[in-house]
Amino acid sequence: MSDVARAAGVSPMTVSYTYNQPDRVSAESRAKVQQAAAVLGYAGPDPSARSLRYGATRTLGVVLGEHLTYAFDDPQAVAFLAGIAEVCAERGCGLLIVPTGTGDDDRNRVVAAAVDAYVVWTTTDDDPVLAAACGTRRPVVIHGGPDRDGTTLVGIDNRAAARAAGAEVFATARRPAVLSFPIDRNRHTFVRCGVDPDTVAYPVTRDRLAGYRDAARDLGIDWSQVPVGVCSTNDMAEARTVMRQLLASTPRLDAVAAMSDHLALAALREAASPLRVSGWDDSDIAREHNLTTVAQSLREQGAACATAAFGDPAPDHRGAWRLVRRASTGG
Amino acid sequence: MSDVARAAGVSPMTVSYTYNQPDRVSAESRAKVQQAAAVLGYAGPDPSARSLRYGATRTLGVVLGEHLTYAFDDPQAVAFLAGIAEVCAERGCGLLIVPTGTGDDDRNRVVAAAVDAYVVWTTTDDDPVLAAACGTRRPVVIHGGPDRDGTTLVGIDNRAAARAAGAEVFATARRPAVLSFPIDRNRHTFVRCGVDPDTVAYPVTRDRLAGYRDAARDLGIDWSQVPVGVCSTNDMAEARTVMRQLLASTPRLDAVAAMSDHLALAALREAASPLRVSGWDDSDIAREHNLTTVAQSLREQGAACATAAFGDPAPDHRGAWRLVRRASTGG
DNA sequence: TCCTATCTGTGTAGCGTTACACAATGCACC
DNA sequence: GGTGCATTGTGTAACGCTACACAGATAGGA
Repeated sequence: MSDVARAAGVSPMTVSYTYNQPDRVSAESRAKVQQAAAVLGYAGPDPSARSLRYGATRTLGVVLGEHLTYAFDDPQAVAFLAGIAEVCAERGCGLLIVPTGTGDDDRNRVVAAAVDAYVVWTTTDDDPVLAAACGTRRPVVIHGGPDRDGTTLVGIDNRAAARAAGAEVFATARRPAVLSFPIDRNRHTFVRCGVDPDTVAYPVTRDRLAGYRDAARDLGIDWSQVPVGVCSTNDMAEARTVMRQLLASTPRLDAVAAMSDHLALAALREAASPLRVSGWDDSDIAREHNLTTVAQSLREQGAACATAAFGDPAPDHRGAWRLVRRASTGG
Repeated sequence: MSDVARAAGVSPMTVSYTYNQPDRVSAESRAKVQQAAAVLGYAGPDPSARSLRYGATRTLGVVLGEHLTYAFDDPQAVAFLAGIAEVCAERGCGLLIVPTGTGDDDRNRVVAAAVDAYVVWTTTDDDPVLAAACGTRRPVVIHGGPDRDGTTLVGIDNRAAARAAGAEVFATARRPAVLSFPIDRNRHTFVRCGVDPDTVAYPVTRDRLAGYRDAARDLGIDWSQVPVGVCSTNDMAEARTVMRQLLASTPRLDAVAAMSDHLALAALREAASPLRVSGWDDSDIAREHNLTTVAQSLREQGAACATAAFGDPAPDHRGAWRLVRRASTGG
């Protein structure tokens, strides 16, 4: 910058003002500075220096969970990210995706990223990355929990929504089952009866499972007899395998509460006999295949997270879900 | 940091070394520093200051085109982004999405973003954002062109691929048509015959259109009689509308070369009589509906772009496509 | 005993920028 | 001609960090 100032025959401050408060300098000086900058190939103030001086980076950090791969393969995570991106675009702020899931370095990366605040996508209570984000003394907004001091929570009331969906799908069922997202950080795939929600590491999954259990109990169904098929990702191919295991262990399965529309469709496709099915998210898939589902907008929730991270009041999304009844639960 | 140094009774340099080269300081000093940092709530070196000093940000910038919304709604753009993210994760670098599409400010944002290099997602030749990115003197890698001095290109040979797809889908056709992505920056939706590829602003779309024209000519079809339906986004709902317009203007339409599987499926759904259809990308949709399609991996291309942006040699993707023949073209 | 090598801690200087206070100028007004 | 005000340019100081060169201490070898 000082080179430009010298070449233009003005002081560095004049150059700085030329870029930041053009009205502060005369048209003459401005022209001189612009010409000198063009000649020297100076593209404008250095971003790092500027944010050092300014004390803020005008950038929002996003942590997408243990493995970036899972996040980008999950349309819901993408929708969430889109919502964040929208808010960032409105405000002219950058959106920095912090790469995690590659090892012990994750924490350092979270600490060393040049961001003003963090939005954390659904993760486990004990995720070290989460601890690192909170430890940086930057504002942290967590989607779907867990609850921590100094962080803001955004998300729907998954337990209530799951209870409503469960009531619908289990209503006439004699052999109900659940198709679930992972319950531990290793993303084990398995089928087991009566999984205790309290042992689930992911808050969102925990709440949904608790909600399904509530619904089962409301209907007098013995939860300890309800098989839960756990999938490692929100992926149809794997879900069908898990569904086959469910069918093998529970021959006359007649209802499946699934934690996503993808999983629900996988269940339908594997089912031989008629099956009541509910999904989650009200995606295109649900509409196309007439799935009963819990409608929510991850995009709006992403936007709310971003807004909250910027320190502005965000709408409360706890009640922002709706049970959409369709043919997959009889109507 | 100097506060921590004072509290720990050491020099600032010792604190710095504690974080950056822990082996450089004695275990004793390290412990003192860590304790002082914990007490004072110091989370580690400030990222902005560090990158100012270091001269690099260890962050890759991504420009996704005019409107972020379009990008996140397009699964192919998301796959591309996922590929970039993967490479960033491997290298421990951040991935900064620069928000554009909000007005004149776009250029400033691109210039003012704290990144070491840029990857630009398919855009028009004359996109001012592209010019801004190139003007920052940072390495720029462009997906799908256009060609500019000092930038690297990554992408398949769209023209050759379109020619192959066109040869397949137009083979027995008497009334062929094309379903295209936008051809101008305003993303106008319309139907017109014999669109001249040279007038198309998006290089990828231009090449594909030219390839379809090549194929038509090879088969002795008069290009000026071939209607092209232009959709503003990669969205099925709108594509069906455009397809209806095509059918209205060309009653006995019997072949559609579409620039994506979504568009191809939209064409199939609207068609009353048998229709030869080809798509693009070999997505789940194509597999499910047995669509002939041009297979390519946007994810790999994203990874290649990121690798190239970091200054490393990236594989040549020009030939990384394959025509997948399925039932939608009779075989 | 002296010389060298290793280990650990410290000071300096500068990365590129901008907030702030101040100086110089011109102009209008009484 | 002096006063007040707006306009425009400049210097200083700091934002927080680390590469580098150096200093003191300790140990080992000749």
